[in-house]
Amino acid sequence: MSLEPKTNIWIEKDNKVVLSLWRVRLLEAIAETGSISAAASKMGVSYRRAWEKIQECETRLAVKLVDTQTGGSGGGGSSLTPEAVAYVDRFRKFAAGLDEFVSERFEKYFLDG
Amino acid sequence: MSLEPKTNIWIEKDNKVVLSLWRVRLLEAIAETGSISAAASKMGVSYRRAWEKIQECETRLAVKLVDTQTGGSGGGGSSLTPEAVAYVDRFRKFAAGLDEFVSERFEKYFLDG
DNA sequence: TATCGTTATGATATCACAGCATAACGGAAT
DNA sequence: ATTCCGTTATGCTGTGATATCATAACGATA
Repeated sequence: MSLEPKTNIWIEKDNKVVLSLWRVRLLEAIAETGSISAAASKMGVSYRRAWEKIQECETRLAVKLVDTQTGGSGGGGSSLTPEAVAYVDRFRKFAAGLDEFVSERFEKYFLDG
Repeated sequence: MSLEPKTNIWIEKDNKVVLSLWRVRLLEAIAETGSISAAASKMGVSYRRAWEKIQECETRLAVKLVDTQTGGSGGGGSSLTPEAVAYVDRFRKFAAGLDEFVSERFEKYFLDG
């Protein structure tokens, strides 16, 4: 069979996504790699898509999340604003334990009894 | 602000959805109304879409979920198989408490501190 | 001043999905 | 017997979202 439980969690404002697991992972990847470009390839999406999603989050939250710099030695780069770091941190705490919650219940109701 | 937490939960097999909150609600609507057509309009989607989703679930689970009858006094109708009833029941238990879990954590990390 | 990788967008192609249309079915009413 | 009606079942087509491609601007370094 190989059934497996899946779950997702996100936050909306005016019925539009402002933060999600995927978007938070993207922000974390930007923090790690120091560039939107590297973060995008790490996430397996085009730069275009990554950039658009960041714009969406910033517009909808009305908060600047990513500081960007064009040109320079490495061609430029990006980093998270303190506000973004705070959002990522809070979202991670918010989402912590969800997978365990779901897989526990899955075992209980789909594997055992 | 009016930020609000959202969540979803579903079950996959070979990376394809076999059951989800939406699909289970659709099955429940079929059980209540006695027809795919009425269930579809109750769910706010076209009959086409509802029918396709049911086919998907049946194919991927390799289980007949809906007994259908064409023609007759009321034009026909549909009802859930015992297997479908069992799946709906287990999924409901599986998903129970998720909303509370999420909204509780949301309050804790996004509203309070 | 030439180079190079990154940011920032426009333009175009592709694809899942929604909406529309239609055939088959069969109990009930005429 | 025949017409009627609402439902099942499925093909066809338009459309909006998304993915892919292309290109300009930028500026520290060599």
